[in-house]
Amino acid sequence: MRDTIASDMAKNQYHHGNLRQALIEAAADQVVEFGADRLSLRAVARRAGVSQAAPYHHFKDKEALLAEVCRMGFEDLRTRSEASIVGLPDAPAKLRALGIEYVRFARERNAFFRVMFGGYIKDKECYPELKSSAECSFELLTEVLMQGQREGSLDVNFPPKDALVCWAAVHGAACLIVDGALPEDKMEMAGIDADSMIESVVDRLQRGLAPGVGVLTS
Amino acid sequence: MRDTIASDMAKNQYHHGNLRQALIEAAADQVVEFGADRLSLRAVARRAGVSQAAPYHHFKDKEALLAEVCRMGFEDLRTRSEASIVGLPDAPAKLRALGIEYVRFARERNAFFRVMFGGYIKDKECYPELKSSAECSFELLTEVLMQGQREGSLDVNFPPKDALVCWAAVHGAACLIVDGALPEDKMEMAGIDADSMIESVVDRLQRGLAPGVGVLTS
DNA sequence: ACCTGAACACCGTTCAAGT
DNA sequence: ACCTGAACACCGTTCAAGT
Repeated sequence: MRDTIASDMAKNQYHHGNLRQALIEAAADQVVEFGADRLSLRAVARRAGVSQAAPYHHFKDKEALLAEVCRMGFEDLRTRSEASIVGLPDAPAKLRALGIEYVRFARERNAFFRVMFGGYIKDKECYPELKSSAECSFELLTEVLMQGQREGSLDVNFPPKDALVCWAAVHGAACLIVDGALPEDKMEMAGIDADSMIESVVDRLQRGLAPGVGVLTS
Repeated sequence: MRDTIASDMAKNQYHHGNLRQALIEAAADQVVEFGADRLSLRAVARRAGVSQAAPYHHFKDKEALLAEVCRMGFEDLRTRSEASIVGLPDAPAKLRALGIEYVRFARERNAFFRVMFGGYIKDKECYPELKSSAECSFELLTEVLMQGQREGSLDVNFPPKDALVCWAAVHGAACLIVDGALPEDKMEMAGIDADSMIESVVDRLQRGLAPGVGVLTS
């Protein structure tokens, strides 16, 4: 009951109570539409129907607002990651699914991915909620590796370290694809597209983590 | 002789002949000092001792100037990459050296690495010289994989595709490290630092590319 | 050919003043 | 407590005008 009343109030008055959330959503819209590099706090305020100074009553500065958009991205990634592995039989299958899903996320939610990893947040320590959101996906990956260790389906020495290796491989593929850093003309000539690239990355990663191979000492 | 005269002229008159190069160097200094995200074209012009409008006689816009800084970075990367593999005996050793050097470059020349891969250049097709500089390092990597294929020291199916896999793994590690995306507190607890991380990435990569393992079909 | 000064349309951020 | 208007110190870019 009181929730309903509060909601009704919120609907009618942007300027009382829910402006903080309205600003975050306006910023997210702006980021999707124009990119984080063109995000303007004044434009966000305009979109929310308040003065240019209003956001400063809810966020320390532009970066603090962007940190919230960033957090939305990490929560979306965690949700997608969890959904991608339900029902899969073993750790190698889950590892593959997480890798494919990570790149899919980067490509589909391009703008968010850039906010999350584009260096817009200088010191994540300043935003504890962001930090814990960001760590969820990494913990999920670590758990999958631990499962592989138990099952004997993956050669895992030290789960946190091997999780970093997996993350790096897949993150690199995602970055190169979304930044347009790949030599597209050559790839086209060679018959390689982004999908076949990420398949190869995941294949090699599984191979590098497959049990039953001696340690190399090159 | 005429070269000497031209050089002397250039030294005495910023505003005739070499302003273009002076602006590129001023921009590079600015990027190293404050970061590409804070680069201001007006500040670059001030540093070069010319008016705010002067750069527009040499560069279409801010992005075109940044593209030249970017190119400097790719050329430095190529030089370092080539130097890192001279005298090494086989392809696996070269692959390792290239990987370690890539991350070293990203960390030492942090500011340049960000310009190169931070999405500052929207369409690299607009800057052909940049594009060919950027492809040199990738071609070097492809050649190493071809050598491994000939030697039988690496299991390479298709060099361009496997080169993308290697690049992705190492690039991901570099990005995560320089963006400060790693959960540093947890890493410290687990006794993992950036150096041991990149070692693991390269080890797993070599393992994924080692000959004599059956194909997984998970 | 190359450079400047002034102008336009923006920014992020602060702060006294309002309700 | 929350918001505003005005101000400050910046931007990128354009363009007529100068040499």
